[in-house]
Amino acid sequence: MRVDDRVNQLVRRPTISDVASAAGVSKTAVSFAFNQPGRLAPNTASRIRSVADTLGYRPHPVARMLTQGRTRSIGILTPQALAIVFENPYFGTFNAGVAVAAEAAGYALHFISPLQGSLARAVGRATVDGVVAVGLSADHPEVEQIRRAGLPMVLVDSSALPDQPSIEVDDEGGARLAAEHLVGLGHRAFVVLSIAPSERVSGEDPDGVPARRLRGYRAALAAAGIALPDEAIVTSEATIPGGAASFAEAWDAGQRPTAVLAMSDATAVGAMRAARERGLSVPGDISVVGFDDVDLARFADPALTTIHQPIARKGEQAVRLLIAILGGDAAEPIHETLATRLVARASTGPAPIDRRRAD
Amino acid sequence: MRVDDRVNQLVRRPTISDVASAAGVSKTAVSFAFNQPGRLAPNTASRIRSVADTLGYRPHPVARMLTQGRTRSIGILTPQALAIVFENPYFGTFNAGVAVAAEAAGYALHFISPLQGSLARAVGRATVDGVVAVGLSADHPEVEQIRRAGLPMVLVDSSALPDQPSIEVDDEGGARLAAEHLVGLGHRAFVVLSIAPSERVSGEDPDGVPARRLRGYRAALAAAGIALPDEAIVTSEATIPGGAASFAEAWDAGQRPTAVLAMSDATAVGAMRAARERGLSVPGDISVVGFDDVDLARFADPALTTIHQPIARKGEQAVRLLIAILGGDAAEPIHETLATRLVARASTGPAPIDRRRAD
DNA sequence: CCGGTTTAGCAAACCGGTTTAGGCGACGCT
DNA sequence: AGCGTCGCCTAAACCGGTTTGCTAAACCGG
Repeated sequence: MRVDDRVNQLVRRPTISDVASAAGVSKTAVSFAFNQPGRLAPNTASRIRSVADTLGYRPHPVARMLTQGRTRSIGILTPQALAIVFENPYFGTFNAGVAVAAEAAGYALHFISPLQGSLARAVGRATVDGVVAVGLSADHPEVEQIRRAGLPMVLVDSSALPDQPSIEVDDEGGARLAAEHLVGLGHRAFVVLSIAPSERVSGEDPDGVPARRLRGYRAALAAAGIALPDEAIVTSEATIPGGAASFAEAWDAGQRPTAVLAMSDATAVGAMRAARERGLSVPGDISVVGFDDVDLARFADPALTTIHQPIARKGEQAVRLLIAILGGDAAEPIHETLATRLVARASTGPAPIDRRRAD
Repeated sequence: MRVDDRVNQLVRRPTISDVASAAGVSKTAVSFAFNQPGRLAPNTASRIRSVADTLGYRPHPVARMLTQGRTRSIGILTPQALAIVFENPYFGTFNAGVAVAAEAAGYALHFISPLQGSLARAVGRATVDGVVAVGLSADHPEVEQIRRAGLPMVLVDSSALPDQPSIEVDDEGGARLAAEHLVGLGHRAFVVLSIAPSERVSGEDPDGVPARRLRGYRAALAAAGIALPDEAIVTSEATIPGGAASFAEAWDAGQRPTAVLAMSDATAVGAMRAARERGLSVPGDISVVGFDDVDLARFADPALTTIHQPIARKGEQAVRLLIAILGGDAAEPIHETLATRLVARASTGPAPIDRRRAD
């Protein structure tokens, strides 16, 4: 008997009923003491509080969620494994923006990623009031699942759906700026380093981020009368080694660009490294433009010319929009597109004169 | 009437009772259909399932948590704001390790950080089965709060408590290696760049990570008969600008070290930058050793000699230990200390001969 | 001393599931 | 025919809170 008591005392956390009976009041009174102290006589309230305190009582958050019908936390949904997300500086900055907005509004953060291979299962388990989905293409069935579950969702870096709120960045315009910058420096021979997540097969999503950036490159080049043959487009995952491999592949296949358009800063840095290994100087022989403007771009050597996008602000805005929707504001689906801009640093310069002949 | 119905249909998600009555069975049957289909006749089970499907029914995760008494998610607790955590590459790698172990065990991830300034409140709200606390010193009252709440917890990078499971790294040993490396290269004049989180005042925690590293430095220097005066220890936050400022402070105060012992890679890189700005060459005039071995160290120019610690593995181990505890294994509090090692790269070299005289 | 208004606190319903303890009819066996 | 067993399903209790009436006592003015 006594042993059981002790075990229970150690193992079971006190419930509201325990506090109620210990204080000689009803559960209601205890609840009031915490949530609407005004409805109790002042000394009753404080007595209940002190009893609760000595018992070590904390209202059970799950029970609370159930009755209140909300969790006060929001989910970040990514199709990649979380390990990849956390290691990636781009997501680091994005998540920082998310965190700022969430903390300001008093929401906790919950990460939803494929659980045992199934995003669907993970979504089903998630106790969140709403979701910010990152990098989800329209063909992901989860989008439909979440909508049917009635979970408010804001899409980011995804193929936009007309009736789904989203925060985007002007990828196409940014890409155009990058290409125009190089064209303006006299470059005529290009290689494009495209990116694709390693896990997904459908790199063909016509509305995905890579497709939009490619359209921008193409538009600027076409305007200058420059052709971009298929073999000048090489795809890898968005990492430094990936970029190095892509550049190597193009170069070793005999292509002789004077400029590289990279869809991410990481691939750009990888390309610079591979170029240097082949005895080329950046920007003397080859100019490189990245995309995103993560920290890496500033610290690279030479500092990387790149397209800046407001990564953290994108996260912030997405959360703000989501919270507005949760609050019942924002009746219409809202789409917002943030601007991009060129940041010229040291990795781009004039096209070498007679580069081809000197070869 | 009809309007109300429609509104409900849109707004209210179907509950288990809705499914039950639609399928003409009891709630129990519906529950069984999802959780223990074997207890139902095969065609009953599939009929219920299809009814549930057309209704768009998903078991409510919060209700489930309440009855099952567990959330299947674990919390990462940090005293810093999440924005800082996510931007920091160290945490990025750590979290990646955490994510690997959590995903493997089918646990979701929940981040707990001061909510409206109060870590206590955030902990109270958190629906998690257990917590991995990072960089919490013993004087944080939250440690006690969590223990009283009966929430299993594993401490990481914290001042170890004897009865609390923890995963540590051999900070002192690593620091000793760093100092011995420099001593072995002939250095006799040192500056130590210590680190302290900007928010916390109590940089005095005698068991905190900085204190442990300082002990290691001191031990190695003392063994070589080298004094480390107080003014040779400068503190900043663990960022590149912080390190640059620290080095500048020491140098401009007239100190003329030939070697810098930095407690983080970021401060080390900052110091290298500040040194170069003063016309010093690294490692020609000044050698620099960092700590942690984050990606930055490899990519810095010159590549940074540093103390490697298994950051991601620390996260993985912490989660594994936590999950073992949740599973009822691991009766005794467990402490684990992972090894550190020196990674010699290009930022360290022999002490300059007659450096002082040439000045 | 009475009727009306506060005030303080309670019982019970509810949130949306899971789980225990049976109930009921069909079947097999003797 | 009687009885035990099994297969299939259900009623009701439960998880730990919040919230909605409602009641009984205290208070108040006339």
